[in-house]
Amino acid sequence: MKLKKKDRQEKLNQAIEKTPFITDEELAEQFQVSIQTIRLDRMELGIPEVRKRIESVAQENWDETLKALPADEVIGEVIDLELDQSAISILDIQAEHVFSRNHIARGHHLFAQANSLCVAVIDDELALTVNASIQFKRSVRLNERVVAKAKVIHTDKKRTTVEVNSHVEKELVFSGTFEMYRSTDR
Amino acid sequence: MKLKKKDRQEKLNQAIEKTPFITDEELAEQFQVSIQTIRLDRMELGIPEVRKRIESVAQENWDETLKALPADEVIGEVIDLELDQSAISILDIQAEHVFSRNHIARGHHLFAQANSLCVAVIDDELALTVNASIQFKRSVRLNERVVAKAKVIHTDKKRTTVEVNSHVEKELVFSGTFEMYRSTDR
DNA sequence: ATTACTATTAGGACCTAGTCATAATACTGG
DNA sequence: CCAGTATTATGACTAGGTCCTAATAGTAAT
Repeated sequence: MKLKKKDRQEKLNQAIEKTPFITDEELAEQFQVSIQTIRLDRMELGIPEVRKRIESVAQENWDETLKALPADEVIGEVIDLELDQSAISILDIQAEHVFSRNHIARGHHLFAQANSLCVAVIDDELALTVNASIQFKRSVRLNERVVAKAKVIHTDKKRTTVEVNSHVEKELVFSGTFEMYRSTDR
Repeated sequence: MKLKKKDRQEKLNQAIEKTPFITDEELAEQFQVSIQTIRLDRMELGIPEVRKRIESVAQENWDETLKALPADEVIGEVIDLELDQSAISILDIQAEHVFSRNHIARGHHLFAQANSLCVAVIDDELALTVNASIQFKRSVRLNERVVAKAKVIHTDKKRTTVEVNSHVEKELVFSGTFEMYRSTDR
């Protein structure tokens, strides 16, 4: 038996969510109704036409690309930066950062946030990490917001030492000391 | 003076590369030629129409979304694994791993390779990194192949210590000691 | 200047995947 | 059976094209 309107609209929503590239014609075929019915459904559900849908998927990607290209950037979002002194970044833990088994953030993301913040805080074309000593104080879970604070604690001709402490709310979750190499002398 | 055909086509290519969402009409306006000229140019350069361009940007994004999901895996490719003893993985350094300025691999990728190998080598549902002490011995460059070898050096009830040394050819590039926490006792 | 060739522009028919509006038909519950 | 909802049909119009033909403009060589 054919689906009732409500059921069909629900499935329609899911189908488009799963495959935004599908045309009304294909949907009509799939649900065994006329194209016009599909269009009425889309109207009622406020779903735009296939080209608009494709465009927004593309647009998302494009924003990502622009974000990723200066991959020279920091992992997370820098919210404060004083060159050669201190810096703060935030990283929202999302699905791609966690183990699916237990929803705990994978350590290297916290490391990446801290390490890239060290690179950013140094006023130099080329700053590389030489040594690091780090502690994971407690595990970070999905949807938590990690605030990393980097502080330059020592600098000599070629090397800079940076301390990073990352918190979720008031709780320390990660701490590390990074010894960075600078290409140019101070 | 107006651009010659060749110059125009070159600029056209760049413009579309930069903004794939632009229509022929807008391009015609931008280059002060007719729409037909733009279309001839696209034909000659083999550039598809705006909708196709948008679709391929969207398609890329869609593939990426699917790719990002199996994040539970090890960073790099495991080529040898003896549970609770040792493991080896290789990571080919590609464009997305390096700073675009100097083509040197970003530290957190080497860390991620080593750290995830530590997680993999431990025969446990849930292994988390507690502490790590690491050294970047020399910088790794684009297209180099990093071989990471992990070796369990100590185990007690709750903790396992793993040593990782990563080489490019015969040269040590990274080394670290990871203290891992296991959820289940041995 | 005339010819030869390339480059540009114009026009019309057709395409896809729609929107929007109107109207006819089908189904379903009271 | 009738009312109200759901579905389908139809036609006019849109954007952003393709494909083909044809006219016009610009340039370089004889």
